[in-house]
Amino acid sequence: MMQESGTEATSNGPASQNGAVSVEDGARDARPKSATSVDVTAADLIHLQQQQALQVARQILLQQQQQQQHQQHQQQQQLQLQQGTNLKSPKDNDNLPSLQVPVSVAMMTPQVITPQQMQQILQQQVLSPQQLQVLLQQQQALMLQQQLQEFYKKQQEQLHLQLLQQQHAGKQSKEQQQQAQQLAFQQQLMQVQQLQQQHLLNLQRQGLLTIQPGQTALPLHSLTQGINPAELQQLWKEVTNLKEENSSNSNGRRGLDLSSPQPPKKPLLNQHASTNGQYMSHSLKREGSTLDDYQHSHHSHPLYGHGVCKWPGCEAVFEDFQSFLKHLNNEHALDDRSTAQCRVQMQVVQQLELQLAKDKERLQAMMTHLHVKSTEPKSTPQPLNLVSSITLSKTAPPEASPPLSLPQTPTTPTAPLTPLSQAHSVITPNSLHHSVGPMRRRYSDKYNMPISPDIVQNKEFYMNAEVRPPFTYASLIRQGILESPEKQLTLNEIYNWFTRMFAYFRRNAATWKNAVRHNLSLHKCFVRVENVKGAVWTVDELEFQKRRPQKITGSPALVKNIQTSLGYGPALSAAFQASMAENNIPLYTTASIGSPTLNSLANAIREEMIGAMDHGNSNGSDSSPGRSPLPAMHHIKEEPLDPEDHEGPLSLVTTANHSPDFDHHRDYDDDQGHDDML
DNA sequence: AAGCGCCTAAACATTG
DNA sequence: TCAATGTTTAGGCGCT
Repeated sequence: MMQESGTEATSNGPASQNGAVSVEDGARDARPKSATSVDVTAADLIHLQQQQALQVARQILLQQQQQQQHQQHQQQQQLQLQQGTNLKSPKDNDNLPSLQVPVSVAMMTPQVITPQQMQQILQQQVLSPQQLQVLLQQQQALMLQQQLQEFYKKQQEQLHLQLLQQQHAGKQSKEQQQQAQQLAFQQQLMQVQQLQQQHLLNLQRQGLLTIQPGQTALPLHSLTQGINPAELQQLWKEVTNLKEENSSNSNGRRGLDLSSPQPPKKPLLNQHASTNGQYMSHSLKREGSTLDDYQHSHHSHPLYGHGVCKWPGCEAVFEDFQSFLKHLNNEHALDDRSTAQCRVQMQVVQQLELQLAKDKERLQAMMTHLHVKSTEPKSTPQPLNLVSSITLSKTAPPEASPPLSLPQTPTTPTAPLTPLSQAHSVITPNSLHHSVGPMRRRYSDKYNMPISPDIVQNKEFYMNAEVRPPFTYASLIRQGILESPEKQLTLNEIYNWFTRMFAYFRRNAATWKNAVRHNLSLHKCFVRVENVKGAVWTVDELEFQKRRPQKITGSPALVKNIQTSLGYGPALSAAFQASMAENNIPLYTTASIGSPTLNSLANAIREEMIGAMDHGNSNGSDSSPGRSPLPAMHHIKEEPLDPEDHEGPLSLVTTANHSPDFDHHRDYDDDQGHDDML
C-alpha cells in the first residue's frame, strides 16, 4: 500500500491529492531567495518576533548583568568599609587565584532577569509558553547560581579579611579568633550548602536534573569537605550539562537558551521537529549520525518512499537508500531553504490538524442536531449519514471487519458531498476504507444520484479523495464514454478516465480494471466497435436507458431518501466548501469548476438521476429544477424503458483493499482532450 | 426466502 | 511469449 501512495504521487502529478501540495509549492517558490526578505510568510514573521524577543531578553539580561556587577562592586566596597580594612586591594584579590570564581561559571551565568523585566518580556507575548518556561527555569537556575557565586565571593573576602586581621592582631587571643573564624566559616558553609541544596532541588523539581541515588553525594560531599572552586565548577558543569541534555532531549523542544554560548541559530526548527517526528531533528541536529540512524529504519523513513525523496517539492528519484541519504544531507541540509520549507510544512500540519479538529467538532454538532443514531459504538463519528440510517443496524456489523490496508484518505475527512442519496449507506471514515467483506453498500443504485448541480463539486471531491464514487461501474463507464468528444473510448482510455476522475481508482487497478472489462462485456449497453486503431467502446443509450427506472418506483422509502438527499445535496456541498474555505484549504474545487469535463459529467449524471426520478417519481415532487429528463445530453433516448442497466451507484464502501497495482503513468489525457487541471 | 443487481475474483480466449 | 483485451462463470452481498 505504501507503494501505491508513492506511485500515485508521481503518477498523477497534477492531480496532487493533498491540500498540502499547493502550500508546499508555495514554499518552493519562496525558497530560492533564502535570506532575503522577499518572501515574508507568517512563519517568518513569527520567527522574527521571536528573534526580537530574544534580542530584548538579551538586552535586558545585559543590563541586569551590568547592574549586578555594579551592585557586587558596591557590596564589596561596603564590605571592606564595614570590616574597617583598606588593606584589601584589587591586587590582593588577583593574587588569590584559587579563590577566583571559575571562569566558565562566570561565562555561563550572569544573566538574571529581574521580575520586572521578566514581566516585561511576558507582556510582549512574543515568546511561546515553552520558551518562557525554559527561560524561567534557566533564570531560576541562574539566580541560584549567582547567589552561590556571591556567597562564595563573600566568603573569600571574609576569609581574606580574617587572614589579614590575624596578621595584624598579632598573637593576642589567636585561638579565640580561630574559633570564631571556624564558626563563621561553618556558618557560611552551611548557608552555601543550603543554597546548593535549594538549587538542586529546584533543578530537580523543574525536571532539569535527575538526581540519582548516588549523585547527591557529590555536591554535598564537596560542600562538607570545604568548597573547592574546581569542584564547584565541576558541579555546575554537570548541572548545566544535564540541563542541556534534558532540554535537547525533550522531543526536540527547545526554548531560548540564553545561557548557551551560541545563540540558537534556528529556534524554530526544533519546534517544528516536534511535529515531524524525530527525523527532522535528527537531520538537523547531527548530520553525521543520520546515516546510521536511518540505516535500520529506512523502510519507514517518512521522507523516502518508492525511491523518491518526499521532501516537499523535491521528488528526486534514487536507486537506493544510501543515495537518498546523501541527497538528504546535501540538498536538504540545515539552511535557510530547508528551514523555510520546514516551517511551511509545520504550518501545513497545523492547518490540517486545525481543520480536522474543527470538522470533527462540526460533525459532532451536526450529528447531535440530526439525532444521528447513537447506536453506533464506533469511535469515529459518521459523516453524513444524513439520511436517516434506516439500514444502519444492518450495516453496522460489517464495519467491524478487519482493517484493510487502505491508507487513510488524506484529503477527506469530510464526506463527499455527493448527495449520497444512498440513504442507508453509512459512510464513515471507517467504512470508507474498511471495505470489508460486504463492503459494497451500494444501495439502490438507482436512487443515488447526484441530483444537484453541485455534483460538480462532488466530482472534484472524488478526484481528490479516495472515496469510492457512489455509482456503478456501468454508469461510470458510460459517463466516461459520453464525455469523450467522439463518444467512444478504448479500454485504456476508459481506464485513464477512471484514474483521472476518481482518486479511488488510482489504486487497486487490477480489481477495478477487471470490473470495468467485466461490465463492458456484460452489459448490452456497451458496444464494442472496431476502429482503425483498434477497438473502441461506445454506449448504446437505448439499452442503457432501458433499465433505469425500475427501482425507483418500487420503494417509497427510497424515493423519500432521494428527496432528502436532493434537499441536502447543496447544503452539504456548501458545508464542505465552507469548511475547506474556512480552513484555507486549497482544495481542488473552484479551480476546475468550470471545466467542461466536470460540467458534462455532472450534467450527464444529473440527467441520469433525473431520468430515474422521472420514472419513479413522475410527479417530481422533488426540487430538481429544470430537469430535462434525459436527453439533455448526448442523444439520450428519452424512453426510460426497460431496466437493464440502469446503474446505480457504486458502493461507496467497498473493497478497498486490493493489491495495489495502480498503473500510474498511463497518460490520462489520451482520451478526451480536456483534462482540466488534472 | 427468493430474486435481482452489482461487485469481485478468476479462468479462459483472443489479439497485437 | 507476453501483456492487453474480452468473455464468461462463480460466489457473495445488499436490497426489494
